[in-house]
Amino acid sequence: MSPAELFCLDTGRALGLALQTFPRNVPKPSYSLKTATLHDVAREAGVSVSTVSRALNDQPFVRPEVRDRVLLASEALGYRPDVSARSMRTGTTGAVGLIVSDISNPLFAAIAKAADTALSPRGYALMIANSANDADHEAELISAFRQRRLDGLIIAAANEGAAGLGDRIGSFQASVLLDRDVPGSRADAVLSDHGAGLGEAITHLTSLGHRRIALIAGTPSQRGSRVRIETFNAELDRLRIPRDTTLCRSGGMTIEDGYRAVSEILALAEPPTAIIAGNNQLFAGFFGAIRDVGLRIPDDLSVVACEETELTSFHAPPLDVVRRDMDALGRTAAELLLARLATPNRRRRQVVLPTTFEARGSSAVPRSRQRVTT
Amino acid sequence: MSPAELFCLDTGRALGLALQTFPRNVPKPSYSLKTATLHDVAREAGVSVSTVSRALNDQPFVRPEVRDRVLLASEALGYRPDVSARSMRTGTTGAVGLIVSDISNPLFAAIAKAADTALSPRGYALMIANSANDADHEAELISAFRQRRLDGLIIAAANEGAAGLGDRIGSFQASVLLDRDVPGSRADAVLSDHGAGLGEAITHLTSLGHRRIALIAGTPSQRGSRVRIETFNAELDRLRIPRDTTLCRSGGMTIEDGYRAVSEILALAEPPTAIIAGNNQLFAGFFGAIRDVGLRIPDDLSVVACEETELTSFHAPPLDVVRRDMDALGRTAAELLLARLATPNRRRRQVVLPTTFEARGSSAVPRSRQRVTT
DNA sequence: GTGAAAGCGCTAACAC
DNA sequence: GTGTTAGCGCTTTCAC
Repeated sequence: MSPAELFCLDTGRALGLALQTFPRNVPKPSYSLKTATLHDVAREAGVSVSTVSRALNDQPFVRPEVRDRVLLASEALGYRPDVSARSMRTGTTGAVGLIVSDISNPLFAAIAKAADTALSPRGYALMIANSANDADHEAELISAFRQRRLDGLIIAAANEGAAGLGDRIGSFQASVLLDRDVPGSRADAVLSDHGAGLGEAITHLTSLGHRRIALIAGTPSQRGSRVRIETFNAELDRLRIPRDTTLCRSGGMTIEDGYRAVSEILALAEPPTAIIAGNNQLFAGFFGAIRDVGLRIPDDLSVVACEETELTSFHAPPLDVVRRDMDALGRTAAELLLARLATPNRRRRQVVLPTTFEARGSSAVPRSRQRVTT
Repeated sequence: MSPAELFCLDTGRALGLALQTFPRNVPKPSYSLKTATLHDVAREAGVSVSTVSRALNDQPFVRPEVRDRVLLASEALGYRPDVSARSMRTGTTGAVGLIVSDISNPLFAAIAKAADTALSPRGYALMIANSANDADHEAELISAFRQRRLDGLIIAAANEGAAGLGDRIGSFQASVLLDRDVPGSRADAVLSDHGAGLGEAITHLTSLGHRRIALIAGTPSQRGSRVRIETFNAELDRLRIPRDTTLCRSGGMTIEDGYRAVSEILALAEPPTAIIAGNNQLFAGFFGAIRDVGLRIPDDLSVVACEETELTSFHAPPLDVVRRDMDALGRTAAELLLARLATPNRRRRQVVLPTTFEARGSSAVPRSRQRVTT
């Protein structure tokens, strides 16, 4: 065992015990990986390094003839500028961070794809991290990204109200909030107009005769859930439907949370005739729960899902959904970021993207109502 | 317009026309983002920078008392080492690249998540890029990752036979092939044993009486598709079922490719009684196609999907699938990578992960057979 | 044990 | 227009 390892154990800071922001005790890379440097190109072209730098960076004041010679030499040597070295000089890394709760959630994966599609042709690379909706862990991730001097951050923050979040987000040259509203933050944001689609959904359900509608919302510390809860209550008030707090659930965002909430609600003395699932995870939980109980859609229970997924679109019948364009969300986030990087002092922008409700057969006239009308 | 921009247009190399490997003409970051440096910590602790470096990197030969003072000072100043600077010295970035065709494909998203889960606690960050299954674009992406001096590469290469691919992959300190077999490459690999699950599936179908089974495979330039085609043919031979080349389709990997292939196959004079979809994208295409034609599963057509997704597991009836653990795939890839980084000269490893067939109700005795037996 | 100093590869003053 | 040079922040000899 090497002295370094010994020491590591001595101080009790074994690898893997805590989040590392940079790997340690890793062998240096072999020298076979070396590539040509600016110096090499300069020698090859018979000019100085600064001329090479200027020529390669499309700066003025280089004779076209010299430029061509440099380009040729660079080509011949397969020169690729070292990003680390450049970063150290310019303070710019050409990398953008993306923090979401879970990249394997197809919604976030779609956003990541769209953002990358917009960023990649502009020379930016995407660094992705998963917060697991844990605000503390997220803070570490942001810090690690800061340490990597990432040019920008796109983040669907776990907890909008986390202490110091605004500052952490603001510590980047550019940052974009993904459907989040962080008090005190001056960051650009892409927001979804959750209220619009959800309002339509509630109108649809009530027009079918539903009076007991449940909402399975996620954590109110994220804008989507919060807006849904607010809209839900406001719409019920507007429609003069008495609120039943047991029918409006908020809490976690996981499949398990959805399963539990739905199970509890279905066990009520007077269960709802329609359920709105606040996101795709909660919907998956809902789906598992009603399957276990043996309820059919829409015969036994009407349902509206927020977020379109394979599940909602391919279900038979296809499910009523409040949908939004995740692709547009990711693309817009990337565009806001690029615009901010290009013009650091431009005024703050918050882009609101629409949501729409689509009725496709997963909600029907409730049983109770059928009896009354028959 | 600035001179730089003018020049850029002059040379016809406008931004966005070609893949950039690094952004240009971007304003330097504001100085408000500055953080404490090693020097600052040294001054605060009243020692030299080298001592600080040693103390912070858990190196021996630092008096415990001094070490504590350094740690305290570092803490007080909120010191975070600059990754770029460190990279320049060590040649190590603590970042790993992941190249897949499309991160929004839930299979790849799951792999990315699993890899990140394994890498992140070790201090490695994940950089993700999408190749769109375009080998040329992929080559550019690899090159861009090289330029960023990423420590390692995990790649589901678009075309196993692409010229120079092995060298490109080998240009990293560590690289892992994701279910790919690149001739001439000495890279570690995680492979799935596609043949096992598919063999079971074919046995299952034939035991039900199917004789005309179709396989919608993807591109033979990727191991998964290739092995499926080989297994398919071998199994039919073994079972003494005459091969019909029109029933074994290979080509693209997209939903559209799946749709087209299935549509063509169903239009045959003697269509198959069972179809095996080679991956989740092809399955989605299959699904759209049979929906448009109005066929029901399994009454009109038996189906086996390769890869488990929301669609296959929540379908009614749940679909027969050849499944594999994408989580294990991503995790294993990350572990192979870490092991290689830790021990550059360790012998090459190729880990084969199992696939299993699960019959769940989407295949039944074919119509023709029913008539015969009745 | 600790400090001084040399670079890693690059960009940007600053001279010429 | 082009070359020289001073660092960016860090790790690592090499003295002491």
